[in-house]
Amino acid sequence: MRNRTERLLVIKSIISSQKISSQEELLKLLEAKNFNYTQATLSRDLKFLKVNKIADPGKGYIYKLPDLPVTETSEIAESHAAKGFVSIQFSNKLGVIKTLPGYASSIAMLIDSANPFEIIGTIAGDDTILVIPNENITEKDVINSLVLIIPELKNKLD
Amino acid sequence: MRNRTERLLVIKSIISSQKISSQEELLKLLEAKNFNYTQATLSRDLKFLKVNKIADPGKGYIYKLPDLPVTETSEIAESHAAKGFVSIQFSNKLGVIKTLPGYASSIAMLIDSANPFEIIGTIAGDDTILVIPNENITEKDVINSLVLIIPELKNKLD
DNA sequence: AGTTGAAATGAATATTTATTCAAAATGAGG
DNA sequence: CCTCATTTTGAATAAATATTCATTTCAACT
Repeated sequence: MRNRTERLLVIKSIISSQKISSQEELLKLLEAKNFNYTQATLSRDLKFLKVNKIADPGKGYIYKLPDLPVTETSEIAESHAAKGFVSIQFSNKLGVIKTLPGYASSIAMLIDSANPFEIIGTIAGDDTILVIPNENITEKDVINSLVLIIPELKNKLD
Repeated sequence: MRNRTERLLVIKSIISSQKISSQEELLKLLEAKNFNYTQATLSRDLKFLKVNKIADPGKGYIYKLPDLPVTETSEIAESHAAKGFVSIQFSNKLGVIKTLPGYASSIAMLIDSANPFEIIGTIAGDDTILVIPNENITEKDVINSLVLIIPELKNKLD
């Protein structure tokens, strides 16, 4: 029985890594990890995360994380972002991303458009982005979320 | 009371043009257009179309057509496709797209990756794509479907 | 610590959606 | 125009999910 934020993160990770076809099923997996909640709560969590159920050949229906918005998520935008990304540091719960000159606003836009719940918003200058994480979100969570948005960052970040 | 294929097309068009939040609601709209079916059938249709329900600020939940796969749907790929597209003609239920030299296979891949139910598959040469429509799909349906995949085609096609 | 307002949660329930099972409809050969 | 096989459908029901309403938890102030 831990807290909501942690639970949301675990739900995201479970859904992205395996095929889940009902809330009951997910509930049991959460129990296995010592999250004891009810279906009602799970229903609200999935709504919050904008998770959706979709037909799947084989499993009938499975849950799926929301797709990143198509417009700004092209491979081009991503590799542009990956190229311009220099580093990220944290201080006082805030993240500071350094980019190559001129890259900050496009990278920030990419992050904003993905709208991960881990990040409330960003503010970009020319080569610096301030990342404002949600409450109770750790540095690790922020980084995981960024890697989801810009997969190519994986190399630069571990 | 008309046929399944027609019904599927209407469902797609309704869902893409307005916010629907339950099958009952959609059922009524279909009735208004003289499609008299039951919720059971609708449930199967939505599964077939891979339509999914997702949280929506305001309406609670709404139905949503599946997103086009992200990888090949970048603006770049689309405008590349739009640029290379020359024309489409139909003969014996088959569509033949003419493209600029070399464009056929990338355009065909874009269509295949969107996987619209209106089109069973494509075969591409260098500057020609054979488009094999599903049964009972009209030329108009194929074209609508192509425009959904490559919005910029709208100009070239009407 | 005590108070207050907001957020999170569970139990029960309402609502919605999927499936089962039998019946029609459709289509391909004879 | 008859089979026979397949597909589509509806009615009823099962299963899954969302919401209501009351309660608890939590954080921010006294």
